[in-house]
Amino acid sequence: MDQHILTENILKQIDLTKEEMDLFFSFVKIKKVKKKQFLLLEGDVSRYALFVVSGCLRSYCVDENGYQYIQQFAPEGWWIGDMYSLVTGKPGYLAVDAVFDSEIAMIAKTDLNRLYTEIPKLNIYFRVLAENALVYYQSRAMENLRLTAKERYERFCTRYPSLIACLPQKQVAAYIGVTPEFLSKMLNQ
Amino acid sequence: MDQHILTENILKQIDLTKEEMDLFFSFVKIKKVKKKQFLLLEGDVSRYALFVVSGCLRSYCVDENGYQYIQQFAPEGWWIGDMYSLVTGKPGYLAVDAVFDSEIAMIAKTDLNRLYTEIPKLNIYFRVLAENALVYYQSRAMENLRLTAKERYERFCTRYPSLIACLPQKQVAAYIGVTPEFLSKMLNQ
DNA sequence: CGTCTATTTGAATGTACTCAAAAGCGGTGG
DNA sequence: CCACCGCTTTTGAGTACATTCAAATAGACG
Repeated sequence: MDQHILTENILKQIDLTKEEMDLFFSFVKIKKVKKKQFLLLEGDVSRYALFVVSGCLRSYCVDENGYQYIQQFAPEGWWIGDMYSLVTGKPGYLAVDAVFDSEIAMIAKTDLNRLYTEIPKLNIYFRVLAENALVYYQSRAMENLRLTAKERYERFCTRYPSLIACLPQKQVAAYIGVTPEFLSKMLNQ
Repeated sequence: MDQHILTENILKQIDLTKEEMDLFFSFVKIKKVKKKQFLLLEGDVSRYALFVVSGCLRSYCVDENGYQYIQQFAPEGWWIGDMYSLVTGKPGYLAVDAVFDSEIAMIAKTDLNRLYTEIPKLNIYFRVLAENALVYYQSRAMENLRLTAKERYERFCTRYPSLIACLPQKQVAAYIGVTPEFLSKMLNQ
């Protein structure tokens, strides 16, 4: 149960005392999942925020033709979840599963709400996380309009150099929003 | 200088005492801008968060061919700015200008940072704002990949019924990411 | 009234998708 | 260890959605 990667991540933004950190971790559950195992199903209410200790998760939605659109890959050190469902308490549109065997730290939304009052500094931590994520998705929303498939592929490669090496092409296609057939053609000129 | 719309907006998320509210507003500057007047230029460092008291602002970027891509319309009651530049302190890629004559409440990033320590509850307010915005841009990033131009147009109409009535078509095109010519053809079947 | 910008329309083009089929590859069980 | 099954990748032909470029028309504003 090595939690230091999450500890580190928190301490990068805020200072917590030993007691506060212990309190926080008393609500954190560790879970190991195998490749392809689900942590959230489409249509379910999301009750947990998920932090990847090792391995990699992904969140994605599926359209009426069965095509997957991957919203996020979460390698080691990233948070992931269905923010819409987590914020609103309504059933979400995303599924979350494991890309590889992974170890996850999870914290329940209800516990987190309690922790916000006991450790107000956590508001800073999650505010900064949300702001950084916001910057990323704002630019991705624009890029998905103005860049060609090839340019989106190149950005993916520079942004996730370690992922590009070990992901099946199909999943890269689902992230940049093209069909697997088209990505294949593109890569062979 | 009617600030009650911002007061209301804040009180929807957190309780502030009269003193805290006064302190907050002591750092708020009010500014009136004419249609087309700029509040931020592409390449500048963004030093202010902007709240629209009346009227409407927009943020957008421009590609190498001169095409505009509008990231956000901010009618009355919305915050707007270049989050990337605001967070990182680096020169941004967005311009912000007024769609109509508008009245803006602005707060400097440096003042806001000071306020975070004096009124920690503000972290909750801006955390919640960032989370809600994140939910929106995450879904927009996905929609920009999986929806056709027509579907994106329809979403725009349902999301901004009041804007669709008074915006030039060209700006709607720049928001949904199509050429003005194509939007025109689409609307005339 | 004249100028500048927005909208419309048309023809030609390009980017990416659909459908279909074949080839490659990895894991699993016999 | 090999054969088979299922999934991923490749390839091709035809198609659809959206762009580019050009030119004409309409509207807004001083």
